[in-house]
Amino acid sequence: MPLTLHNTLIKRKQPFTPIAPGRVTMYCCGVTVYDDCHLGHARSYLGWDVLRRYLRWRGYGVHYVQNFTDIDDKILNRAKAEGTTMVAVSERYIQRYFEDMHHLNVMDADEYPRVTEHIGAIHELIGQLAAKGYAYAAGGDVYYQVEQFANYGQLSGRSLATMQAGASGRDLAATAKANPADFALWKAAKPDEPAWDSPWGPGRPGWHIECSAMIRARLGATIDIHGGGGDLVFPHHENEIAQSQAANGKPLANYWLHNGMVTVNGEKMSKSLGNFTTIRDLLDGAWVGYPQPVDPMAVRLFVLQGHYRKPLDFTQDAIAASINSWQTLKAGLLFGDRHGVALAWPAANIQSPLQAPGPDDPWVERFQAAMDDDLNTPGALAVLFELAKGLQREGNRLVHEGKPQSSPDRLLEQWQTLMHLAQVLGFEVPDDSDTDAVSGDLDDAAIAGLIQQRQIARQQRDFATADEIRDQLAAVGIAVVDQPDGAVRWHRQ
RNA sequence: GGCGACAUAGCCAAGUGGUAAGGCAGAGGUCUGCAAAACCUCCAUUCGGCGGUUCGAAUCCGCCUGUCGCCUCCA
Repeated sequence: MPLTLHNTLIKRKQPFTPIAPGRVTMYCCGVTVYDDCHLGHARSYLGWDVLRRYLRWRGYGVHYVQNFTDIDDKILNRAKAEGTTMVAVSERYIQRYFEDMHHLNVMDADEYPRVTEHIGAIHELIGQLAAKGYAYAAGGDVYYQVEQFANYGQLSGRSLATMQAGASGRDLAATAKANPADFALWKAAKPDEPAWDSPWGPGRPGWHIECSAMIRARLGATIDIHGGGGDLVFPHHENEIAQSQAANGKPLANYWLHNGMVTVNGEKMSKSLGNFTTIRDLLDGAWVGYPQPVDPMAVRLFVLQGHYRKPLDFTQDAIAASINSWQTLKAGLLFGDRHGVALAWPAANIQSPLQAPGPDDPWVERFQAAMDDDLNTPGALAVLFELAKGLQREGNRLVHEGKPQSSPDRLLEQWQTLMHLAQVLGFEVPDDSDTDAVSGDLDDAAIAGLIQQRQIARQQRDFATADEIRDQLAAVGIAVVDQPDGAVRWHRQ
């Protein structure tokens, strides 16, 4: 069964076939770096991260490019407000973007082109558009003439006629545009703002031209996949298509993918509505809805438990549920580290679990069927949870009863499968997360001594003393398990 | 107003013609001196509403209701 992806261009799912067999070129619109990323950004980049990981797992070589928009009114405003420079602001938020994404285990793109590095490519593109009659200069600005582009509106499913009918509220007189739907390719310089020389006078690029120029410069005229938030379909992606296809005479992208919005109380999370929660606030415990640090993997789970094209409502309950769910998945992922030795697994398997299961493994088949269907991560996660739950249960049996039900070999197989598939979705447990036990100064002998004392107390029916010892052990992270046959087991929590 | 999505249990969520995955939460039970932990079991005769097609529909068609997104910066 082939991988199918929903293509906004045709508004339905379509089998994925790259231009060059085995290789995928992919571009996703990055952030404008004037502030910290919020959950809406996290959702988008987590989604593209999974797409990319999945393509790689499916055997494709993926070349992934994601831009930084480092010149923009908002960056300039921020710089002005802080009394600093545009470069200082954009550099800061680029750094913070990486910090946030690394916490969420989003893989780095292969390239991160910036607008300010592509002014020459932008000039070249605008020049070509002007030469072909798609662009005109007016008062130091250069505009794209949408009427010249026959397919304008194809991606977003709208026509110029209906757009003009709807654009009644705006002040059209104040612009030099020939048609209200025309958009700026180049904006004339304003006083005190960074500007670059150009054949049309000093100024800076318009909003959409950057992506067209950078895609062509880094990936070529036509790419396989172009991704972005659903709110970018119009006008941003529509305009990218108009620019690139007019200049190159070739399709810009064969597959257009768009993720759904993150909502808060049913409303889109956005800067302008002020209802956003930044990634770092959530991770740092600074979100009022859940005033404790949230494990980044729980955030990843929160995002991937919903399908990428549907709206994702951000609520306290949903985050809390994801935090709990992550505990289950985590227990499954840690199974080998916790119990591999007790099960006498070969040390090499415990240390390098990522050996690929066979393609006919039923777990893998189910996982792949879900993911092949337009990246159905909720369906794929069901497979991971069944594996994780089973392992968690067997781990508990081992701790509480001394042995599991399944054979060590079978458990090893399941653990390897879980580790393998989890990594395709980007779920990982940091190495040090299971070693922070707080068992204080007590060594095993001391613990055994205390448990012996408690047993004596219990036999004498001195339950006050027995409970006191149990509490004492619990305080340093030792759980005592009384067993039906009278024996006592203990373990570090 | 135009264009486009979505509506499944307390919450999140899959399922696109064959009789409701998975997770969280919850309930009961076993065990125990009591706990805790663990284990076992249960938890949508029903998929926003009303019609239609079909042997059969959450799944297809029509209408209605509700919610959201885009049309302005936006992941």
